[in-house]
Amino acid sequence: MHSAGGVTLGVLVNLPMFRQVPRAQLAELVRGAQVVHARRGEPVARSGEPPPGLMAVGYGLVKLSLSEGGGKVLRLVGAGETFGEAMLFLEQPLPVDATALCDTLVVVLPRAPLLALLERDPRFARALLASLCQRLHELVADFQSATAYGARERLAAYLEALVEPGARAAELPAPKAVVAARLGVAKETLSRLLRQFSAEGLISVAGRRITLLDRERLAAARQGIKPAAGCQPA
Amino acid sequence: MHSAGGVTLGVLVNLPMFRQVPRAQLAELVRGAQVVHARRGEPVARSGEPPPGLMAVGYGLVKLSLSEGGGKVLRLVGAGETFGEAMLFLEQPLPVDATALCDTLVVVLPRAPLLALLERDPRFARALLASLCQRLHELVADFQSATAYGARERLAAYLEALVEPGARAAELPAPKAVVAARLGVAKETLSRLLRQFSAEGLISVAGRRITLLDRERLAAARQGIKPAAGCQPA
DNA sequence: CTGGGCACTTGATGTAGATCAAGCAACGCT
DNA sequence: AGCGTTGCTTGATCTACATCAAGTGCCCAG
Repeated sequence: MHSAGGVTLGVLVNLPMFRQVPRAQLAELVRGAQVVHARRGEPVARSGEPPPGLMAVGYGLVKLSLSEGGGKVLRLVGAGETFGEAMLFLEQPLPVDATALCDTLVVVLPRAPLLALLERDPRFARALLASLCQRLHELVADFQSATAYGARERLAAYLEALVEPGARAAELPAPKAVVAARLGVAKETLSRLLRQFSAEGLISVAGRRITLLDRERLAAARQGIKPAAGCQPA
Repeated sequence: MHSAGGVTLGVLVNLPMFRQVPRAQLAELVRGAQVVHARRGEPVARSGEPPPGLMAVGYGLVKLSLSEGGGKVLRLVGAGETFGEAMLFLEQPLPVDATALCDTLVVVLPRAPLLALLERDPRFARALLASLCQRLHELVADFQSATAYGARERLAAYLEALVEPGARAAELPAPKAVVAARLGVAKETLSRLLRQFSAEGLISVAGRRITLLDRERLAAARQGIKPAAGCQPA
């Protein structure tokens, strides 16, 4: 019941990317797949190495961070998500480090069978394309926040997105230091900003649990007019 | 000889993306294509609008910049290059402004026929995938420079990449203010840095013409140890 | 219970680079 | 010629954030 293959298949069928792929083809992929287990803090893949393939997270949480660049976190990859798509087509070494933030299971799908599937199934191709575009778009958005807004605005936006609309509270997905790196600020700065938001009555903080007290004003803080680089008045 | 269709076809056949696509299919694309001409400073596509399709630059130069975010330039797209690939699969409005930096001709390929081609030709799918990956990788690299290094290092890297290995000099592709935005610094900062490099004998500047005087030391400047955010000594 | 590591906070200080403010040169216009 | 624009430079100032340096509370191992 719990053969390694069974686990792998279980992970794959939950990926939107493979939704439309016939079972038989999936079985083919499973054959070549590799299951990797990493404990908290252990590397899943290291920047500079040759890319192992497409990675799908079964459970746990993986941090994708720039090795240089002060460990800036590009993305946190949770269960049911994938990373490393870009590496299927680029010969270059990985540009990021992938580290497990807690006990994590990752399925590694090598290139060859995926490329073959790509030839055969245009729907898979479309799904992959869509996924890549999504990634690209997110990165551009990140770039936007990073350059257009200050730390305060970025945090406000992050918190607003973090707690589901309709909910009042949510947990940070990772230790504050990691969240700080995700936001592109020093952990001290994050600490101070959270405190500030608390003091202003926008949120309340208890450990990793954040409760929104005033969504209205938080949204306002997200907007905060911050004249950034080259802000030429049109 | 110079029908609009002929021009379009001429542009398309030069794109690596369509290299492997049979002539008949290309003709199909040409039918739906639209040719857009923009003078210097005119917008080719504006952020927030619905994406018009895949854009291919016939001649000229297009600036892709973040509308908010102080006009940070993400990419300069020259003749024979494309942009807007991501918009084929995302329903969202454009995240960037596209502006002509000089007299520019752009071919706009609407979504529908491209998606159809995608179904039919897996090689085109691969080419598109590869192009997207390339973009993604470039963005990550940009992110890296932006967070890991200071303005000085970024400029040094830019200049090194600008002049072909083997050549001694090159022209900036755009006015200095635009280059500054590309590097993510204020134009004043760029000016000062160029002056500084000149003073140090690394380069010489004459208008837009840059001559490398000492590649060795320029490479050193690119490395410049710059302890950035969260630079935890391993 | 005790000591040593996290994860986080808090304060003081430093700095890269943005912003503000002139000013200059070259290049079309009319 | 006269004049506005555009592109670039240079200097003075300001500030958001990083960095450095101590703490504090807490959990786990001995």
